[in-house]
Amino acid sequence: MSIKTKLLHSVGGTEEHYHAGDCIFSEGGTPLFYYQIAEGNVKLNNYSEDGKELIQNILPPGSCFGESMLFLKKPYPINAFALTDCTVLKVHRDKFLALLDVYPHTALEICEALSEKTYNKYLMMRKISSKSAVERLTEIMNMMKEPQPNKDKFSFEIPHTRQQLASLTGLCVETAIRAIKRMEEKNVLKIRNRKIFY
DNA sequence: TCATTAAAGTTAT
DNA sequence: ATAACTTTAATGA
Repeated sequence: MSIKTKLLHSVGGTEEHYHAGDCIFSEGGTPLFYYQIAEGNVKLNNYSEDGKELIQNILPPGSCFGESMLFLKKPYPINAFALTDCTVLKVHRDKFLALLDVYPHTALEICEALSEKTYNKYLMMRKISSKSAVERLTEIMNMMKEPQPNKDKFSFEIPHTRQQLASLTGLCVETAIRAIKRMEEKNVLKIRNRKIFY
């Protein structure tokens, strides 16, 4: 899952605080740190020429990010923004790599986290590509609900705006809104004062 | 079927 | 107040 906070501090890790909307790192920059979310949500995204946002991932507390790029000598391919106010543990690349050297167990955990992310990425790719708006939205909602303990219908409140859902699926907001409405008519989700329950 | 544009209503800061 | 989000409608690829 995530590396113990104590361990990160013991190798010189620092706590960074970000406000909602703050940039943590940006596309093209040099990867120098391992990041792990203590509190809040972080999004990884790209912007296309015309300014349209593509959200690659929305990360909950406990997840790490930026780690995959530490093993490469390449610039960041994405931006990281604080979605909410958040606290992030940050460890310098060299310290982080040294840590993996000393603690094989931790190295394995990082591998597992990495594996899980690529696995989900592959799934997402396949499910999002070349399908109708309704299908795309159904698929991401399935993936969002999957780790949830309560599997009952309408038990899961989608914790994202329609804008975000659109950016996650590569749709424009209006299309996402209409698709969500159609899904409500087909009784696959419920809307209560603008909140989506799936 | 979906993107785009425009316009207006609603909610959050 | 102002910005961000949501919704509806018209138009065109």
